[in-house]
Order: sequence, then structure tokens, then C-alpha cells
Amino acid sequence: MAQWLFKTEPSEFSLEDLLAAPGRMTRWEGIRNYQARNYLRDAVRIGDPVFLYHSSCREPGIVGLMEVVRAGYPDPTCLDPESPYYDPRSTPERIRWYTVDVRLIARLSAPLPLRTLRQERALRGFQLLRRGNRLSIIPVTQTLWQHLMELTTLLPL
DNA sequence: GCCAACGTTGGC
DNA sequence: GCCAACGTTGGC
Repeated sequence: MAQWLFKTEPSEFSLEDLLAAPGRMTRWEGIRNYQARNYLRDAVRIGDPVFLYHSSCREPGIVGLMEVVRAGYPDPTCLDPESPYYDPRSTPERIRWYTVDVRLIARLSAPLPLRTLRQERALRGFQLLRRGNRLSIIPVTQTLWQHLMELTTLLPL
């Protein structure tokens, strides 16, 4: 089992959107980066826990805990010309990008802001905190995961 | 809105 | 295969 952090821009898709979704589940679609694609395709497994992170917003930070309910499969939005994630280079036989399904497990009693994470010595080396980090599917080591859990209080749904 | 960092594209 | 140009991400 591995642990992950998925980024989303709340103006596109937020914790609140996930709370409102049927079964509090969603397809994590629209990932268009090869490294992230490879994680989704090869490494993210059913049952893996995932922190939900809000980026490009007033207060970037971790806001929720999800779990993977379906492992990697070709992202159908690649073939949908109406979708903002449409990929003209994909074909039904060869879809370039992958997705997984996730379900919200808990929200945090309070968001865990990026600026707090930066102050934690125990989180040094966390890929999320690296300068210029742009990866939206980030693996979290067990050690980092435990440290992060110690900084949070979960509110079960 | 700015801009640093990084990924992708495409000409050669 | 190199690398300049360009586009995107994302914190601030």
C-alpha cells in the first residue's frame, strides 16, 4: 500500500464539490502530465489513502482525506471533444492519459495550510514543499504520512 | 498580476 | 538528440 496527495484547484473541483457528489465519489480526471499519469496507471491501488490538497487559491493546503476506490484506467475525457480535458492525440484504441476513482473519507477539522507545512522540520524533503514543484499526484512516504496525520484532526463524514 | 520553475513541442 | 521557444503551474 502507498499513500498519496492529489492536488486540485478548488475553482475547478473542490472539497465541497466532492462532499456534494453522489457517494462522495469522483473520477480524478484531467491529469495531463506523464509522471502523474504513470503513477495513476502503475502505482495507485484500491484502498490507498490520499490527502486532498487545494492549490492556486487564497489558502493552499490539505483539506481532506480520500481513498482510492478504483485503480488506474484510461481517462474517458480524452475522447470527449466537449470536455476541457479532450486530447486529440488519443484514440479509442490508445488513450494517452489515465485516471482513478476516489471517495471522500473525512474532512479536516481545519485546513492544514501550506505555510504550516513549511514550518514543520519533520516534513523536510516532502516533494510538495520543493521549490517549483508542479506535480499534481504526489507519493507520500509512510514516515511523512504519519507526520502529516499528527498535524491533523479528521472529521468523519 | 507577477514571475520562477518546469514540462512540452518542434525545428534543425 | 539537442535545445530554444513557448505554455502551464502555482505560490506569493
